[in-house]
Amino acid sequence: MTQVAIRDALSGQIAAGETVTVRGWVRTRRDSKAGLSFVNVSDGSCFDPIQVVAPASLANYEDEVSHLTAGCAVIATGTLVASQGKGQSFELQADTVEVVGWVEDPETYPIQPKPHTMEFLREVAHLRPRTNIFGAITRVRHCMAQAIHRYFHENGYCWVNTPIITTSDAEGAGQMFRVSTLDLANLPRTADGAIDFREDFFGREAFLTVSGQLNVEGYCLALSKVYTFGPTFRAENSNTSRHLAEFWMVEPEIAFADLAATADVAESFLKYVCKAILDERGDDMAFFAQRVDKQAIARLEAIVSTPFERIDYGAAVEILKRAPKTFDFPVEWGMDLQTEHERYLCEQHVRGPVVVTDYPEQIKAFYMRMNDDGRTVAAMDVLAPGIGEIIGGSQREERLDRLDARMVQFGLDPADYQWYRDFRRYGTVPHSGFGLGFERLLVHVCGLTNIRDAIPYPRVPGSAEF
RNA sequence: UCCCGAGUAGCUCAGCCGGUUAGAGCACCUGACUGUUAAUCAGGGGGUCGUCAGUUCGAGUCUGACCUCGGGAGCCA
Repeated sequence: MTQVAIRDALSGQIAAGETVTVRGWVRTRRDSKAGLSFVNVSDGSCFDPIQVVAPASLANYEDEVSHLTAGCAVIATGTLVASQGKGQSFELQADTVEVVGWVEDPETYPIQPKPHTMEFLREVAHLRPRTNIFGAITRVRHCMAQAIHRYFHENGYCWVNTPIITTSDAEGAGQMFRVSTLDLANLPRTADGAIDFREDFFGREAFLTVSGQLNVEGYCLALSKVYTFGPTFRAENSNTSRHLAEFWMVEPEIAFADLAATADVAESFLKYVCKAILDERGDDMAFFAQRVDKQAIARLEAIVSTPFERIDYGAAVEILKRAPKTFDFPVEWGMDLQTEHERYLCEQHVRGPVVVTDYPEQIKAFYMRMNDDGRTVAAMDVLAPGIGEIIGGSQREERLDRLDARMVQFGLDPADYQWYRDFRRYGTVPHSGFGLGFERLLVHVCGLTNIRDAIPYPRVPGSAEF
């Protein structure tokens, strides 16, 4: 008797006739008067459950097997055989079915063998991994994460774990969560009545990170090719289907690389990850294409096979101005591109992925490198059909005087960024990188509509349950 | 945060112009059915109509406030 993953039992890796044990949770049970029950059991190792054929001759058939309902935990041992029925290649002819855990009240068990709305499943986020769709999302999410690490590892990048807690309070990427051990009911005060953060845990104000980029630049300027992949926190009060207060971000940073080189990395990176999902999670993607979004697979294939076009912001504005389409927001040089503009560019004009580069300096962050024209910075966005912006990146300003000027222009005090400025004082080199919202990519890979379904336990304003 | 919309059985929903005992499908329970595929068929149990207040002879239905959820906007990844 061998304990096996259902994935292996169904894939043909195990010879028919072998005696095997599977362990998992009941999805459905169908009884036949022929004297047997069909119990579909899932262990999450693949999309499909295995059909356990339980004969009425089992000792516990009357008392237990015939009362199994969705969610019951079972261990089934028997012979793996080619299925007599349609719908599956192999099935398990059970010799024993041990019930490990019953469902207390089948009628009120939230995960029923029927379609549920995503809204309802969010209310039972601790149980939703037991559904087909969240099993699939979870496996694709894992596949994506592994592919990301593999891509960088194979290309000579070092994974750098930048801090979750930061004391840079003005990275310009949004509102931050405070980290403090002060007694809120009894705050220490300075002479002028302000809160005395010298009494706080770190001896100064501290927050949760909104980006690892500034920190990772230091490692980039020593290890040449690095990336971060970890949780990120934004305290913005945004209540949308595209925002989380806690999400995961991927941020590669490359030394001696200009913007064009980073755009090439972004393209090969996305192609690699999307191809890995197609190769490794065909079962789950087939489900998304069938039940969630018909375009799910075609969209991934398009990213893998279509070369990304590159245009600069100025050209994009000209294209949009001449577009035979009226936009809600009129296009003018100097303004940020709206979602409708981005979608037109990649879906109507290019009809494929496009990298837009060199944006007006006033709409981009302080650390982006000023171009020679003095009015644009070396920034890029990767836009994909049906997805919109999936990557934002830039070449970093490596010249100290220019960087200081940008900080002042953005109302930041260079004195607060001494360690960041050091990178430009000691052996500065051109370098660049980009950021990818992990859940946003996952939403679009799976064809989901709400980012709260792309992370196991979503944290959003007013809600951090489970 | 702003603008819309929605809260009725475990889930998804119907419930007309305010009027008798609030319905359906699925799920669950019982039974039937010779290998089923979200099986099928018959029967059964299951409700503080989001909360609070108000209008009315009478409120699931009308009004107000609040709560929760969803869609859109802003901000962004």
